Amino acid sequence: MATNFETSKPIYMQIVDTIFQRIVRGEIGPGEKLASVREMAIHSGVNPNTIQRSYAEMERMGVVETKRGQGTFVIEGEIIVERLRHTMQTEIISQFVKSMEELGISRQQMISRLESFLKEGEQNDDPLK
Amino acid sequence: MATNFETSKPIYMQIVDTIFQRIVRGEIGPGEKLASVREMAIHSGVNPNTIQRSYAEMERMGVVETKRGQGTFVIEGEIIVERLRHTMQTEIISQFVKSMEELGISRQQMISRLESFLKEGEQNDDPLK
Amino acid sequence: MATNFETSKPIYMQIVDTIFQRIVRGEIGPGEKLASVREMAIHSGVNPNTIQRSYAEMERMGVVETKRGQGTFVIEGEIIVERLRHTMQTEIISQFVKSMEELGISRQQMISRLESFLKEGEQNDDPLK
Amino acid sequence: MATNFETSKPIYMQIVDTIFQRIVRGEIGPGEKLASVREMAIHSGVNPNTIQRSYAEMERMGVVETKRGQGTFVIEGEIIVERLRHTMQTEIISQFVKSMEELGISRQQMISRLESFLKEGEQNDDPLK
DNA sequence: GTGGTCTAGACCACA
DNA sequence: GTGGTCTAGACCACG
Repeated sequence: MATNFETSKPIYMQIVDTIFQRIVRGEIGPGEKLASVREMAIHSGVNPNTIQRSYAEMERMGVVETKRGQGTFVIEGEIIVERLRHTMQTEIISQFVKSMEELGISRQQMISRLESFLKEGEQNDDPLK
Repeated sequence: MATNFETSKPIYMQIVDTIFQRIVRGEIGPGEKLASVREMAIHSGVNPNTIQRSYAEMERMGVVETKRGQGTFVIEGEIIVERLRHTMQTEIISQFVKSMEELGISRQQMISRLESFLKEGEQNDDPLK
Repeated sequence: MATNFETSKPIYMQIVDTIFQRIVRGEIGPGEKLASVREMAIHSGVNPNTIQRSYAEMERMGVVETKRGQGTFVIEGEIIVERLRHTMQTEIISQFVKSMEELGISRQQMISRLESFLKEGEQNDDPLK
Repeated sequence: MATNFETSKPIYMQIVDTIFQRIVRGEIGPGEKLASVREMAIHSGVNPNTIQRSYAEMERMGVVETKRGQGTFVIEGEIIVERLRHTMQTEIISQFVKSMEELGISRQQMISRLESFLKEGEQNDDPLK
């Protein structure tokens, strides 16, 4: 179990992010129940109020719904997963492109730099530690 | 003159970023003088304390130096520009790769998704503005 | 038969309502600053966290914006007032109509009953007290 | 300073309201028997204690009476229905007027706004879609 | 001084 | 048990 929170983003949003990632990766399917606020709080080593805030945020975004007295569930329908995936992907990519452009890097260069980075990564992938 | 700050990152760090970008893009060369704190404050529509903090941060990072009574200058030597460019580029790329991996996207897919995104963007690319 | 109980309104939403009323009535104009979280908390006899929640909610609704370190301000532009007025008015009226219908009162009757009520009120309006 | 928040309406009072509505609409006549506490509890999906409290409240208000071993009955006489209708109607109307006044809307405007609202509602009766 | 986040603990209505 | 709200008190980054 890792607790390891970045210091920049609020914890409750980091939790939202990780849950969204799990939905996009298919670890939590549409219609499935999330861990209860209290369970998640213990598991994450975080105050229940913080988890509550994450859940409320996800509900506000229309990704999750709460059934009173029963728990919090991912919205039914595969569409929600596609929507999430697309939204998060686009967010990441456009942020990347914007940042690179601000450094004066052309669009062709972005791709080659990315390819170089990925190739370097392959070499010292696992062998070391 | 118009200043459109994101709400997420601290303003003083956003200012550091934009100045670093200008250095990397060659708009400010090694040895050149930055605008004074007061000028920059007025120009950015931001509190002088905030600019002061940005300058202090850049000095702490070894990118600029303050000469008493003269102002704040980018460190001499082209090496500083290369160092900055490499540092910021690597930071951006590794952040991008990490985020995409968290979505369960393979490294091959990253490149193709990026290419698609750039192609779509070409339509409203440069002709504008 | 539907049971459908309205959840009694949380304090933080009641506070949102009263602030919206003040905006609609013109007591707080576009661009003006709201009382600080702490001031409002003391003034309302409520915990600062609750006020914070009200402010966050209003920002989420796009009625208010926060400038860091400066305070919370009503969005610029008279449009926001018109939008608020229309939204709240419609809410009140439709609630009224719904309640009257639940009593089996026809739409024509609603108007005449309202007129009677207002006429009665005129007689003992101000002279008293 | 005092800030009078509306006491959020308890469920048992909301149940009282719905029963009163049914009496006013003539669905339950004077002298008729109400559902038993247990029936009503199951039917409403509410704790029997809560229903018990609603019945006690209605008895206190002189609208129903309890006959030991027989059940709970609406008081005899058409007058009770008239009394209820008037009380609830006045409550709804004065609440409406109060809310509209809080928005700074004049009494003349209230009527015209209500009429507009009712007219709009007529259109999307059936034809529209 | 400003808003934003977090913890700890409590109570509530609902199932 | 479930989520939702609220209080009390604390710390933070920002201007």
